[in-house]
Amino acid sequence: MKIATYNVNGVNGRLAVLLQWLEEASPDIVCLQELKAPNAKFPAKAIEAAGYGAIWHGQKSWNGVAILARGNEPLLTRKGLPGDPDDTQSRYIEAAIEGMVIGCLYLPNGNPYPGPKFDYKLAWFERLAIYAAELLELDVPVILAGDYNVMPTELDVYKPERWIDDALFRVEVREAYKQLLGQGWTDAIRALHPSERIYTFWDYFRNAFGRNAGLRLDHFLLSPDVAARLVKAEVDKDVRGWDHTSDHAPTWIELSDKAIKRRRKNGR
DNA sequence: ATGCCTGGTAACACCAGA
Repeated sequence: MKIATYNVNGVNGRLAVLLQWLEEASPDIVCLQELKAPNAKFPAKAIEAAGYGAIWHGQKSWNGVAILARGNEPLLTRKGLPGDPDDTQSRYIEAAIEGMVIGCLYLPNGNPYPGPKFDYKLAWFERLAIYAAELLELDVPVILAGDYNVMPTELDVYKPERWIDDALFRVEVREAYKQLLGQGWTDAIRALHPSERIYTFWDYFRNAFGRNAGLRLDHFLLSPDVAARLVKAEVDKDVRGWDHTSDHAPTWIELSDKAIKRRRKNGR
């Protein structure tokens, strides 16, 4: 089973790119972020014609998340992250698919630092951590995939010293990510590529893609039983080089049907 | 220290992204 996350940066503006990639990569499940479209303008028919069932949580102009499933209808389990009823930004959607809980998230950017946007980012991260801990306690297979807007370590930034005071790399945000992992989640890309420089985003500015001046922002967090099934984790970097493409590249994992290795702790 | 580029919304420019 192949599961992908992709910040499309406008689902209608990039629809041709999205459909081309769906056809070539043929993922079973896709988490999309930055739809930049209200619910009524989600391109459900085109996505259905491509063979995917979908659920979405849109918003005018900004944000927006969706989950697609090939030949399947995602069963909606949640729209919006708990913990703040006044939060109107569409940044979280969740579905049950094939016995798994799939959480699709778009964590706030947080720039400029310092300021209210950075505070909102940290608060959102805290709400995510509280909810993620609840999901782990359910003891069902869970994947939290999406654009986390954080480079977890210096290995995830082309030039770390330039990003020290940026909201994507501030120590508070890296610490929040580290603490989240500490609950028992596995960062899929890093688990299979422990020392490789892997990026999922390249700025439109300054020929960033041509220079490979990238950032690793899109992550898969796997609950222990999903981590035991992880066989591959990659980035479709070539898609970033297409015309009218997103500034993020699709990132994906492949899971085996059954566990392929023991759990690190308390393995059965 | 800043803009670079891009889409969305609106409208002869701004915001937000990262």
